[in-house]
Amino acid sequence: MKTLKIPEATIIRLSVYSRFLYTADKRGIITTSSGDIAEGVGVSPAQVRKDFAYFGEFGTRGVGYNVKDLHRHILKILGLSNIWYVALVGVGNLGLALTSYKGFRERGFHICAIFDSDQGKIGTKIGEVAVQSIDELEKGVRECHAQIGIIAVPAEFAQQVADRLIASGVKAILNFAPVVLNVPPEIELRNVDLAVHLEVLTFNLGMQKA
Amino acid sequence: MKTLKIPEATIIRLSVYSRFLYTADKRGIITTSSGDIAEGVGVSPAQVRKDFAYFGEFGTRGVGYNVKDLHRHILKILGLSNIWYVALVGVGNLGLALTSYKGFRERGFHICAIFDSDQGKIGTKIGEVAVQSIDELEKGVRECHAQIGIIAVPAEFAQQVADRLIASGVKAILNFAPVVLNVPPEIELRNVDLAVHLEVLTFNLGMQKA
DNA sequence: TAGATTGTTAATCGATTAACAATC
DNA sequence: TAGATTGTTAATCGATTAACAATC
Repeated sequence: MKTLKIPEATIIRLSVYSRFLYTADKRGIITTSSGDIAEGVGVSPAQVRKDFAYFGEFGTRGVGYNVKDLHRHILKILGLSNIWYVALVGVGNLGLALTSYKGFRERGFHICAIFDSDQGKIGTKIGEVAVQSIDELEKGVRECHAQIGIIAVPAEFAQQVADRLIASGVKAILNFAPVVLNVPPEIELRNVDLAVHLEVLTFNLGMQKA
Repeated sequence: MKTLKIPEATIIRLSVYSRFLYTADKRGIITTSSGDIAEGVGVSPAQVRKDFAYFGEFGTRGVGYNVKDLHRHILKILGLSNIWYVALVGVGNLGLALTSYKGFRERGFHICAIFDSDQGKIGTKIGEVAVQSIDELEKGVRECHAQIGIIAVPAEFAQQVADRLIASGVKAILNFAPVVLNVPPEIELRNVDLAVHLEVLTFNLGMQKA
């Protein structure tokens, strides 16, 4: 089986290209080139072509790429031509922010279950989804067939929430708690730590002075 | 001038190590090793030592590292021994989530000015800081000497907010809007796109099946 | 001293860039 | 045909890993 490994950096850039193409398409642009895309997103044209080359040939030599076609191809590659069901655990400010984040719905991510431990929140509706007790996590996740779990609870509860999500059939986890989670290798895990980004900024600011 | 370039991956890992050390210190652990740290955060011991080596010698051969000392060194490297003043623009759910994010305050990030365009929000207090009209952005940013700006406004306003932050003296920007911002090269810019993370997950889930 | 663990060098691995033949 | 731009190969660059001498 031919499975040449794709750099994660390539996947992240594909995601960025897809937003560029979405915008270009909305503006009525029919054809684009690796040069256009490169300029629009701040990478080199060679990089753009190389990234596409991992997945096939989407352009026409001498002409460029059809915006709509290329966009469709990339969405397919990223798995965004399916609907993905997502379970959200934790309805603090961050959890709330995620429920109202338009980018998710637009790209086929459907939050189908929401859990919290706060009695005051249980039963309230967020959008169309009622907040369930965290005691019902397993049941709720199974009922809506969530493949993805988002952890937005305090650090000290994150590991047990992860364990329970996995036990309930979730295959991928997006973790916002600042802890290193232990998950089986077949589970996809990504960590988002908001403070890390600020720290990279301050490191670089420090460098400038030096 | 000896300025060997530090990989950004190294900075991100330093940030992760620092949290490990913070926890170890709170637990009363005095001494640690590259092996301990590596296990705790999921990298190789060689990687840990290499990362430190960019900045100096912090350990004792045959013994390991003093937890408190090492932690202090890393905070210093990351620029976290200063207080950083931060201006937040946009008080939607995400902006709110950021104001209440404990990790920021703990690590020396002090949100000193908050702006929004919604009349209903202007004047209300979030924590100790009153929301100001976005019309007063320049004045407000200057008054509190914010070095860092956080953009949490809709994509279509992000560029102009960036321009105004920079004009007001901000040196670094953390951008949550899903657009490519144009900023002068001396301005530090990091983009956080929440949807990208989910897309990397779904790409990898797709790969598993294939 | 013997055991442990650092700091550092060299080897490996992987990703980016440059160049160009293919071709519309 | 001449000009443009892709897809791909080879060269470069950079980051990670492995190995080991230094040394507590």
